Amino acid sequence: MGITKSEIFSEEQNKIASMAKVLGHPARISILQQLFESNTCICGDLVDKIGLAQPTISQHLKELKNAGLIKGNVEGTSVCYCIHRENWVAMKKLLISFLDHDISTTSQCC
Amino acid sequence: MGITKSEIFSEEQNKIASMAKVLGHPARISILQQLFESNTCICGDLVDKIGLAQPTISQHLKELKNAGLIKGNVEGTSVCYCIHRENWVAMKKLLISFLDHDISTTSQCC
DNA sequence: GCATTTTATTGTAATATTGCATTTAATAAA
DNA sequence: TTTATTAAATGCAATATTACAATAAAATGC
Repeated sequence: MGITKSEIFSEEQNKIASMAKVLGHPARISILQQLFESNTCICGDLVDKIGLAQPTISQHLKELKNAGLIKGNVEGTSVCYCIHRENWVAMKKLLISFLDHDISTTSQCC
Repeated sequence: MGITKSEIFSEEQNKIASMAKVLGHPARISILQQLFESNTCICGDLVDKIGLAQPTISQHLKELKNAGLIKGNVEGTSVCYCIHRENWVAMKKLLISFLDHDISTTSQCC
């Protein structure tokens, strides 16, 4: 029904999935890469650099902010965004701990 | 429009996003964890262990298979699934290379 | 005050996703 | 051959996501 049955999964499983989900769109990957590479924490420049309309970028920024991965700071009429370091590190650890399972010992049936 | 404008992003950005997207559902995280932890490559046992209907699990397995993260092997009437090692390692490297940006040097505006 | 600039919000259309009942297909067991 | 058993495919309803035009909000400059 388009709705996820989160209640039947563990908190960790839901957290991993929700973080991965936020990373599951190229526009958000692109935004994060810009924030990594740019010295100045880009704002509406993102609209120019990425080829999407301003409301669309704004929406993606909101999702990243809701997930806690970025922070926004109002500077005059513009808004400056940057990576939320603590949360980024926490997310990274969570995902890597999942990705880093040792697969050399698991049996292969196929 | 529910449709992603993949053509305006790089191949790498699309690949990272699509891999993250596949991991963006707790049922698929759960399935992968079971495949990691189980010695026997579980099949329909997943339906019992996870509380979702058989067609739903089957659909999630299909997505994981399409993404190349798992392989399926028919054994009699049942199907045995396991991690696709090479692809898993490749996906892991791709995601970690993205996650592992050095954030200590980027300026914080907020 | 008023215009300008920048970003957020709202509303809407199109498409995607999730979940399941039902059906189909394939193999095994009798 | 007939009857389970198991998994995939189909079809559908409900909800979510993506994208943008239009509008509103907030700050600046005049």
